[in-house]
This record gives sequence, C-alpha cells and structure tokens, in this order.
Amino acid sequence: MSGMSRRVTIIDVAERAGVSRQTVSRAMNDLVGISAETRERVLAAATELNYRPSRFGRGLVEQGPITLGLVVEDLSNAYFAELGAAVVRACAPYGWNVVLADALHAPHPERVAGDLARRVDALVGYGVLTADIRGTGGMPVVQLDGRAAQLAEGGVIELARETAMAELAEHLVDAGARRPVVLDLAGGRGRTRSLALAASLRPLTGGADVPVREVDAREGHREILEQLLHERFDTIVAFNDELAVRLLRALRGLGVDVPGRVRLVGVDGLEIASLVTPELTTLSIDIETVAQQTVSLVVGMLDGSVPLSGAAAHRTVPYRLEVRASS
Amino acid sequence: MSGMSRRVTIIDVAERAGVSRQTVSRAMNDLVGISAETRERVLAAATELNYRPSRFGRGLVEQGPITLGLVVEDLSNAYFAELGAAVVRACAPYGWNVVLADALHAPHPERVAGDLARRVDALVGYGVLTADIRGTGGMPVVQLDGRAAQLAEGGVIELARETAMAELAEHLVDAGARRPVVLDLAGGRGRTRSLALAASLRPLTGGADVPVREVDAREGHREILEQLLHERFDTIVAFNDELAVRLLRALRGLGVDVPGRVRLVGVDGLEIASLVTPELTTLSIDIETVAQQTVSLVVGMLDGSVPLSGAAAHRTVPYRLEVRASS
DNA sequence: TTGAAAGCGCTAACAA
DNA sequence: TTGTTAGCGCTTTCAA
Repeated sequence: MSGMSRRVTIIDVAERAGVSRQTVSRAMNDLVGISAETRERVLAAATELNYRPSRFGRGLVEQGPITLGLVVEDLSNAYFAELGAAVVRACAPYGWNVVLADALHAPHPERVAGDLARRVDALVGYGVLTADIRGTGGMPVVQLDGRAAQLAEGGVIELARETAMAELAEHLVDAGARRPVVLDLAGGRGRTRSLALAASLRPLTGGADVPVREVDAREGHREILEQLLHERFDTIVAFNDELAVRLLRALRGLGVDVPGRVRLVGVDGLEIASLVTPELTTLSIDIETVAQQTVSLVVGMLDGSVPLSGAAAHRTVPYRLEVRASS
Repeated sequence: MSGMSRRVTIIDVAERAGVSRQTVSRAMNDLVGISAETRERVLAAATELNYRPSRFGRGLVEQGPITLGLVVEDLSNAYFAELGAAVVRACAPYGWNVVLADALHAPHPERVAGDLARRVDALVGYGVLTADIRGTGGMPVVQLDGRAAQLAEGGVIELARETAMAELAEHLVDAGARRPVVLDLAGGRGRTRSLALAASLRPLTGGADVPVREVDAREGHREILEQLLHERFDTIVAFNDELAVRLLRALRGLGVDVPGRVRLVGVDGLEIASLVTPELTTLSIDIETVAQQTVSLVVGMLDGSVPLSGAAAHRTVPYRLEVRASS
C-alpha cells in the first residue's frame, strides 16, 4: 500500500504468508519439500498480492535459451507473416526463442528495433533501420533484404533480384509483351523495388521508360485496371503476389483474358501464387532458405566464427523466375 | 581459459581492459562520460572475449515490457502463421513483446510450453497441452480454441462452431446436397473437428452417418477426388481452407465443375478462400477478433481484474458461415 | 573521466 | 519441512 506502485516481489509474498522466500519459491514452482498446507497459504498470499515472478530474476539464475529478435515492417502482409513463421521454425531445432515484432503497429515504430535490441541476444530486421541502435555493442545484428553497403553496420542477407529480373524481361520479350507497366503499392514502401522492376523491363520497350503506377493494396483495383487496359498495356508486373492475386480476381470480374489480353506477374513466390487460376508467374524468393541462411549467420556470429560486420557477414539468396500460366 | 566454459561477463571485459565494470557499461551502451580512447580499448577487449551482455542482468535493472508467449502446433500451417501475426499486432499497441514458438519443429515438442512458461509473463497455447506445466503459479495461461472443461487450468478462448455448422448444414440441404463427405488431414490433429463436422452434416443424409476420409495435406488429392466422385459424393467439406483450395485446384485439373458436380466447403476463413475461383464457402473465424479477445483476457489477468481460471476467464468467439460460389 | 557501492528478483545449495 | 546464504550480470546512483 505504499504510494508508488512498486513491483510485488517474492519477499512481499513471503512476508504476507509468514514464511521465507525460499518457501514461496517452492510453492510457486511445485517443488517437493513443502507441506500442502503451507503451499496453500503461500499461493493464497500470492494471489491476494497479484504476485507474478519476474522472468529476469528467474532467467538470471537459470540461464536460458538464446533469444532472437525479429522486427519486420508489417505483419498484416502475408509475406512477412510467412517469413516470421519460417524464422521461428528455423530457430526451433536450436531451441532458440524468437521475439517477433511488428514495427508498423507499435506506438513508436522508430523505437521498436532499439528497444528489442536490449532484450534479446541477436537482432534481425527486415525493412527496418537497425543502424544507430544504442548499445548494440557485441550483439549480432542482421539486416534482412539489406544491401552490401550496409555491411558496416552488421550482417546482411541480400536478396538478389537482378538475374531473375533479367530473365523475366527475356521471358516477356519472347512471349511478345511490348507495353509493360509496374503496379506499386500506394504508401511507397516498395518504391526502390518497383523502380528496379521498371528499369529491368526496358528490353520490352526498346529502351523507353516503363511507367510505374500506384494502387491501394485492397481497393480501386477494378478502376485502375480499366484505365491500364484503356491505355493498351499488355503486361502488368505487380509489386507483390498478394496484389497480383487481387488484380487477377478483378481482371476475372472484368472478363479479361489472362494471359491472352494482358499478362500478369507477381513478386515473392508465396504459395497462393500457385493456387489461383491461372497460376501466377512470379519472381520467387525461397523464404525457407532466407530464414535458414539468416539463422546460420547468427549462429556464426554468436559463436564468434563470423565477424559481426563486414564482407564475411554477407549472404546472398537469389530470386528465381517461376514461369507459370499467367504470362 | 578455464576448463569449463563459463559465461563471459562484464567483469571479464573490465579486467581485460583494465577498467571498472561501469566503464565497460558506458562503452557498451554508447553513454557519455568516457574517453574515445578508453571506449576503443573496452570494445576491443569485448570483441576479443566474444562478450555479449546478458539480457537478464540488464532486464533485472531496467525492467521491461510484458512478454507474452504464444505456442502453436505448427507454423507451416497458414492459419497458425496468420494467428501468430495477429497476436503480435494485438500486443503491439500495449508495447508488449511476443515470443512465438512452434511445438512441432522443436526438439522436444512436449516441453516447449513448459520451458517457455518460465521465460514469459503470460502464456497462450493453441492445440498444445498447457496443463501440468511446472511453475505456472500466478502466471496467466490461456488455452486458445479450448473448451469450457479446461477452465480449471486457466483461461479459455472458445471458438464456437455449433451454430455455424448448423447453418452450413441448412444451407447445403437447401442447395440440394445429399451425399456429403468430410475430408480430414492425415495425421489426425483435427480428428475432433472432423467428427463434429460429420455429425453436423447428418441433416443432409436424413440422419445416416457421414463418412470421414483422410488425405495428406499436399499429395494424393487427385486420386482421392477421383475415388470420391466415383462414389458419387456431391459435397466435400475439407478440414481447412488450405486443403480446400488445393482440392479446388485438383478438381479443376480433373475438369470437374464446382459447385455443379460437387460442392466444396472449407474451414478457417483465410483470405485465400476469397481469392480463388470459384470463391470458397467456408466456416470462418475472425482471427483478428480471436487475437484481440486473447490479449484483452490476458490484460485482465495481469492487472488482477480477471481471475486466472474459472468461468470468468472464459471468452467465446463464434465461427460464421461465409456462403460463396463454391457451394 | 573514472570508480565504488547498492540493488534489481530469483533459485540452488546448504543448514537447521 | 523450513530457513539461511550466496550469488546470477547488469545499470544506476553517488563519490572521487
């Protein structure tokens, strides 16, 4: 009942129950060597005080598994949800714990990575600034989908798009596509990727600029598609598979033949791309491999066999072109 | 260089660098009040020793946000991946951390929940035994998709299927379906749900038993579908949407009209169900709501306004029938 | 700029 | 069966 709300500790419970802290510990942890009666009394006191053991006090004594922090932009995005799940699975064999964090939905997005860095043994970020995090000294930090230029800050898993993009352009040229457009998500998270896509598609136009348009993730698809068809585009490359699948549905609603009237291509390689009709051509990244490479890099950093930054802390996972029926 | 590998602590680094532990702390945390030269020396020593601060020691002093543990059966399953993501998002506004764990891929699946329970402030389990966990005393434990009978062990979020199942049966009867079959996943995780589905479909058969068949999640779909069609079933209720979507693809490959020749229904309400052609009728659970109810229950348990077990720790989220084109 | 002291909350080992 | 002692590793005062 002190003015400030102090944390209820094992000592408070011990006093309340009239026993020692050790006895409280026995009661809370279902250990032997305590009478049923005493246990009851202790548990009652704990409940009254709303006592909950501190995981830090406990962890300090017991040690514990490695905990890896993973911060991604936005878990509403299926790609990130699958990636998070894949990282958890990749860590499971080591017995590691994974703290998954969503930057977008947090009260202070810019702080998420920094805060988490102080609570974990290693930090992996995707599309999140992991630079200028206070007190990262000695802790493995890996940038997922990062670039070689970021190697000064920590490890980098690079997702290499160039080759697959070139293959896509070649494939589309062969298929007779001549008027491509890149459809980006409004909000601009993916600006870089979309511009790179547009640049890579120049072989289709004989070198002319490829336009980039924007659309909401879930709305206005029908309208923009009507517009694009009106402009006689014959190929749409969507920012990601989720958008592409939605566009596909809208095209169906418009009675537009895919790939006859317009070719459609996605990016990511999500499973959903192969479950729709027609199956979707996509630039595919193997999320499983990305997760495994990430974890293996962190393993190396933790055991000291890989430096925390620099060229040796660099892994590359290439996109692959999956040609399917939609193109 | 001692025989046993002891953890490298701040004291080891301090000795190596010839400074006090506070100075090490200053260097590691980029604090002011330390000369650049000393910082260099300390960081070098830390690197040499492969020193990494203990998050427990740190957490003990700094306090930290609430950490919620979430254990699910299998994160390869899109439903669980989405649920995990939804729980993370539901916790984000509170600033909570979420440790996501996959029981299936861990070295000792039966221990995952128990181990995690000792490292978090609250534990949520889905399809995982959370009973007989040592030392849960005082910690909120919530069973997701649990039943009222489990209320003695902790909180329960019940996903109520009865009403929606009855509506589904009614809908199918109206649509003229007479020979239904339930297609379960081999491996038997979902046996209970499948039997309940079969029982609820009896109005279609005039009270006769509805058969339950099994199939692998990804293989042998074409074969079993040929068999089922041969047996003249006119309605297939799949264990979940993922399976249903794959079946839909296989049916397309067989040139079978859906819903003309056979009606197809899924369970879960994943987004993918509404993105395929024809759109899939499904028993849908709102994952967002489930996640929010779960977190709000835990909030209550933590602040003491809701007991850790018993009737007051019970929430129900109903399935809804989403009738779409596939039935 | 650096160091010394105090204490965070808990459990394991030992003593009574 | 219960209590006492001794840390676990770190950061935050405060003092030099």
